[in-house]
Amino acid sequence: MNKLNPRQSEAVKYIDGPLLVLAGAGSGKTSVITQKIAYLIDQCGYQGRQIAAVTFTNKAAREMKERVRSLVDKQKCRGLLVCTFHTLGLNIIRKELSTLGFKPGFSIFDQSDAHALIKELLYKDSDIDSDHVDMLQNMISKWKNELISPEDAMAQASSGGEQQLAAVYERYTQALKAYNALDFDDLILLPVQLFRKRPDILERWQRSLRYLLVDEYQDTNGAQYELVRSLLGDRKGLTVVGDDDQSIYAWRGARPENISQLNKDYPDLHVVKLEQNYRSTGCILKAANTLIDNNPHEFNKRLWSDMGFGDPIRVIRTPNDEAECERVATEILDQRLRMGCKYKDFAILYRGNHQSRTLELKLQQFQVPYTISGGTSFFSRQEVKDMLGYLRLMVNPNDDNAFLRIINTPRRKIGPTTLEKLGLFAQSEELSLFDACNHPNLRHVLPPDAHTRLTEFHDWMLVLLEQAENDDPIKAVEKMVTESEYEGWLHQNASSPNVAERRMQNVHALVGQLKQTLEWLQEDNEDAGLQAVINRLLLRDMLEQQEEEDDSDRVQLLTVHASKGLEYPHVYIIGWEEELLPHRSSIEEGNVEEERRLAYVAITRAKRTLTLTMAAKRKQFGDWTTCNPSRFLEEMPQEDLVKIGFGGEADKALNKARGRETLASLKDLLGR
DNA sequence: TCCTTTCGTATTTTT
DNA sequence: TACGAAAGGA
Repeated sequence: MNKLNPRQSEAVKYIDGPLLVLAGAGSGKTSVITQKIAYLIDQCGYQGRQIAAVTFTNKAAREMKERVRSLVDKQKCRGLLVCTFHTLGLNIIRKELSTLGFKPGFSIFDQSDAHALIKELLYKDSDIDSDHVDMLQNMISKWKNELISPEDAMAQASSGGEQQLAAVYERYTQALKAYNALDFDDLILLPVQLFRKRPDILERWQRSLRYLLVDEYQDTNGAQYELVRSLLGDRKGLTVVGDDDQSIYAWRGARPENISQLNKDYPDLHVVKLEQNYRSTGCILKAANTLIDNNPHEFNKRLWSDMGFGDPIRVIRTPNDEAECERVATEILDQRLRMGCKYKDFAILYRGNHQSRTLELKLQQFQVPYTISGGTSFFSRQEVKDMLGYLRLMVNPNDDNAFLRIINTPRRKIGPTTLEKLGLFAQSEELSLFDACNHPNLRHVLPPDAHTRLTEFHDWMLVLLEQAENDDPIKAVEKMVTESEYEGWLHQNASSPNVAERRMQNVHALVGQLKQTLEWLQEDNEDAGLQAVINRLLLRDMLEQQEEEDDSDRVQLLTVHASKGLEYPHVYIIGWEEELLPHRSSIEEGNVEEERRLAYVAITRAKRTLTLTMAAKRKQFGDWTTCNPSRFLEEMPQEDLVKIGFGGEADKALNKARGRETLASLKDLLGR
């Protein structure tokens, strides 16, 4: 506690009412949350089980849990909930399952599952163009995030087209229910709906949770806001931490105005600002402050640090995008030697994923080791999805989606015709596809060999299912992997043995994760059935992929969005151009403010040096386009920018210096 | 069932 | 331009 500055400790000790902590970038907000949990337990007589701290990412939750553990006696932590919004929702749903009308084994659909489902719904009776799946999926998600039911959506629809969209939403909801499945948004939505309908249940939860802490509050959406509000009731036990300047997910339904909404909802709200930054040099903070001042603000914040002013910010312009990436690569090589630091001290940030391609090319060319985060995640890999399909079916035989995914993977000679007949039969008998396989009348609608294949599959799965429930679930999973002969199928199908090898490793990694998570949950004395573990995995709650065995001294490549919450000694941000950093579509939508926040987040990742680059020309969709410098460059303090490649003073000085250098080396040569 | 060709589309993606 | 998805052909 004595390590905290006065503002921080005020935030920790204030418990007389709802508290909003406006925590600027790098101001030690995680410390505040973890210390506050410790304070509540050690000094205020709260029990661990009465406190919930909610974050957005599993990573943040894990880090927080870790730090609380180092602060508070293990016994006292018991029942302490430090988790993501979605895990909190899942916990509530699990305990109120029967009231919600779900059967015990339910599945969680991820985005691609939901996507496939919507696509199918459109395909079946498509008045709507099927390439609008993405748009519709977005829409459904937004509806759910704003607590708009299918009926509401229907009522709000002002045109025939909108009515059709609402109708799909309706059918999507029904389909999920039929599969006994939930999507990510449901994990928040259903608890909220339940609490609205059943005050008695809400009261029970309110009694058990007495203090709530919410991280990254600017990223909450309508449903999450409502969940927090209803859990809190009219009590005082709330601390939220957020930074309106770091709201960069509005396009995904986040409502940064939830921060100012707090003032209205809780008149006795107390506000604490954390403005001391422990990360960056004064120069970097000045630039960040000046830039973000161009946005309107409800709460004014001014970051400062006592780490010295530091180096000026360099802005480099190159003739084209290739040269830009090349320059970054060589700059890093140079800077690394001159400053004697490691590759991993560098990060290169960019607005769009596509920008990483040229970058990778150049880094390879100059032999700069790098890692790129983002791209296809572990969970979107085919083999992982397949395995999760099996696992989902093991805990929820009603999950038709999972059934369809894996019924013919590996090949079991069960094709579309068979499945169609099975589907019709299942529909008429009101059974899941899996249960339909076992129905005595099924053989009347199918040719004998198709029928045998289905029953064989069904019986095999049933054995596994029972073993998972009554015996050792891990053993059942391992048995499933070997008996499905998935590995053989991978080798048969893969373009090269290496690919198959790698995929199989992912399968083993998944099973390993399963094991680990199971042990973890058992340690924490939580419900440790296969179902619980798989749900965790479906919520992406697993340890990072093993940290690349080699010490991984590599330059980090990532999008600005992905960089939020991270920090690096030396940061390069590429593509400071109009239409790219304020992105074109954002300009068109008139939402430059969020882009400015994006730039703000990017800048505040840097601890010591910051380099911004842009290209004068860029090869785009086949032909060259001329690029103008980003307006954000002009919005920063010009006196702290060293502009290179703009034909200005700095260039002349540089040329002069370069001239002197060549002259000196010439003399040196001649002298010899 | 797999491979080829063609077509359309290019912002960000915590769970 | 370059990639992924979808459709068409062997």
